[in-house]
Amino acid sequence: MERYDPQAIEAKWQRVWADAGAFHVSNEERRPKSYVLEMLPYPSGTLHVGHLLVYTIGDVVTRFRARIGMHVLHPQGFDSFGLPAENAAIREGVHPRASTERNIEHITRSMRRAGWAYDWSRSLTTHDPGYYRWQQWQFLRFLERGLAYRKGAPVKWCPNDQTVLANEQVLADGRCERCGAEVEARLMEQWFFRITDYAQALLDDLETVDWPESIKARQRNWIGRSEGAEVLFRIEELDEDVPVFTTRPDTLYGATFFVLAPEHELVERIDSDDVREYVRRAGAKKTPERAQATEKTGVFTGLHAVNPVNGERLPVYVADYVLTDYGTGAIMAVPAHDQRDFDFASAFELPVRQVVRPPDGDVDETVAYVEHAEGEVLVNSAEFDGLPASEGGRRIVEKLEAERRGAFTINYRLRDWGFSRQRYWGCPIPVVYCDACGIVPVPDDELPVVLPQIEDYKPKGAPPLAQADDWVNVSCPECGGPARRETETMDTFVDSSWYFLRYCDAANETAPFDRAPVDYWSPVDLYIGGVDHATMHMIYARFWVKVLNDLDMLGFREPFARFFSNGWVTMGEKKMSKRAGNIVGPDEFFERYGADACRLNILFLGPASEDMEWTETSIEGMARFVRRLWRVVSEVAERAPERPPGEGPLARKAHRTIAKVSDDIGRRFAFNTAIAAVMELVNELQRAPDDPAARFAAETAVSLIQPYAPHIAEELWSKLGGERLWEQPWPQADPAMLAEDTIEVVVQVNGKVRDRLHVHAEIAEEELVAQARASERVQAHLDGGEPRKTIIVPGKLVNFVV
RNA sequence: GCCGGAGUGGCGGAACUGGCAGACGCGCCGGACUCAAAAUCCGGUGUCCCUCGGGACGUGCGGGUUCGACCCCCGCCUCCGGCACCA
Repeated sequence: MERYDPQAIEAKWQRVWADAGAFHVSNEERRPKSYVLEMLPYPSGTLHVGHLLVYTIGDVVTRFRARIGMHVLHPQGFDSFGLPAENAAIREGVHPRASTERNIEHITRSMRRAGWAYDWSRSLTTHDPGYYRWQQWQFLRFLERGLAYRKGAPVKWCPNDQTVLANEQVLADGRCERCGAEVEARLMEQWFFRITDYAQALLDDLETVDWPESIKARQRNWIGRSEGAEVLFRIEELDEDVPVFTTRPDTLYGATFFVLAPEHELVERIDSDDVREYVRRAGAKKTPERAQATEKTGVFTGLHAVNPVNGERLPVYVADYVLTDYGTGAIMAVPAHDQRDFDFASAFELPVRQVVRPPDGDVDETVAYVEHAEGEVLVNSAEFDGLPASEGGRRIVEKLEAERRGAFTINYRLRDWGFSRQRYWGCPIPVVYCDACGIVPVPDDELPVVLPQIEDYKPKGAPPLAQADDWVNVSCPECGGPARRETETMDTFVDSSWYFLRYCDAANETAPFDRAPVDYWSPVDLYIGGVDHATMHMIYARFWVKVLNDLDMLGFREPFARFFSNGWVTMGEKKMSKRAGNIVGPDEFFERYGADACRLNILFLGPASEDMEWTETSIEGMARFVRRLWRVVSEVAERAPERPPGEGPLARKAHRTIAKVSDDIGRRFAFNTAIAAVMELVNELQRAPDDPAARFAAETAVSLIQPYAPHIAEELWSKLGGERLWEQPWPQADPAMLAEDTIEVVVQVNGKVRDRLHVHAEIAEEELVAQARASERVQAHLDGGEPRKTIIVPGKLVNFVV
């Protein structure tokens, strides 16, 4: 028998597939399609074990779906612009283009080495002008519609990466998603996409996609819808109506003071040294510091706000527990029913008035904070007394609405997407600034605005592109006068918001894509990637598609019909992620064990949606299985004569395995148990090499393992006399062969297993019960008595109740 | 605080729709082959008791429903993750 040589076999079949164009798909066919896509990698280093997981999942599904007759689009590309690639380049002292392109080359080699079935003819890199040209084109369409705009706003600044970040790129602990540095707040003029216009659609359409509940929940959290009312309070001394947002209009009669955020626009009109001093100190505090403050701080302004429901004059404070970027930056404070307001009232000795009481509770005359309770009713609220809180709140807002002092409203936590970056390595924003005309879009026929090659690209706070004088200075497309190009670049999440559309029509030179191929292939039927993009990429891409749909460029509202979120892969102590440096990659494992063993191992470690640890012993165990498969099947190929499989136990096992593996891959995405099922089949084959069904069992095992281990499968398939396994129809289980002719039936007494009977599958119930009762072990537990009741589950068990 | 998810052998995990708990693999123990080792193959491996027939217990904890519960219901505990001075 030939020795199993994974290196030679894998190279051989990769060549065969490439020569045959095995994974190339055309846009012309109109078979039932499937678009299988994994999140594209940042080429900031080499592949790690996490990539091995994501891309192998996609590959197994791709190869499986192709063999059940679907037309499968499975492309791959590189998210090559942006901080990860740029920071890696800076670390190595190489120009980002050079390092990025070198990494792409390396990763591409690794991907081919892994045997992943991609249609490379559709590949793209986001730093290619042929790609970002069309991104600039789309940006201009957004700009025309007012969906891209520039404004001064408080933004998140990463002092280490020297750039603005989107809210989504700031982690819960106030640190930079990329580098972990503590993020600062800055007031800057920036480019934004008006994603908040789509907040409700982004929420509603989550109902239409098949995603894990946890991912949907994260997006709902992030969008943060709350229903309530906006109410106008008049600040007498400034003669201004100030809106506040509240989710508890039922507590309006309980407002005893009023608070402005230190950054509120009216605060600078307050002529008070105390206020100015407080605002200065509050501004110096970092956001997490403000959030974790245990004591409430603030300062009285001397102003008064009039409560529109009862005309009461409430003292106005400035306090930093009120945030400028949520709601309106001003609140009515109801200390009896809001813990934070209560804390502030306690510190400043302000009155507390209960206006809602629990159904069975009293009004607390000692006035303290009152817990929210089910069924509570209004008190101390004039004509609304006695109403249930929810109805009372509604009636109060209706009254305010009639007086034009308030309205029902919905508030979202989601902020507009700040997408400009003060960095070099990104897509240039195609506008110029003209003294006479202001912001002027670059005309479509002058696209792409190519990112110039500059030597000093390191981040320094100001955009590096500003130094490229030749590039920056242009004439205004409108008036011809002197103008300057925009020197900020786009966030890399813009690049990844539409790449999956470009794959459908990757060679298009006259548009981002044509509608027909995009509508044929899309939406993505199965999208695979990590949870870490749940509130960044996955929200932006949904927004982008909705806008393009509104622009009539495509015919669907959601980019990813189904999402599979893969787990984290760790190796030893280290987390395999873009943040961990110097890790051992799959390349080395491919060399030692072959790609097939690696692909099998990563999916056998556990459910692909769960975190897992890659260990040396696990891959060695899998290498053992692969060698055994080779040996057992090779022996069958050499010795076992071709003959009909018959109906013996091995043939039946093979059919059951077909059913199991098809269901595990096709429906359950239970990749680990499908492998276990093939292992069982191989074990049985090994024990019965002379069974008439040996050849059939060997063929079946090879055919079923092909999506996971395509190289050894092709090689063994050809040893068994077949060819082009990747094109062979997926095996079909014969329903008649799924049932055993003799089955094991469990006999229980009072639900406890007392015996097992081997009986013919078609045994009559009476006969089965008789046999069960006759069992000595059962007799012993029946104590000679008659069963009170007998439960029969056909084909499974008999239970006597005594 | 709100939201989402998970708790099963020494380990990773399986049990899909309420019907044999622990598939498959790792590790470990014993054996075969070998001068020896590796590789490979065979057998064993939840815990406790045992007269070796078997018996009792066992899926985070406490209850419940059911002939029967890892699975459904109620109440807890622990862990992981998201959001959060969000009005």
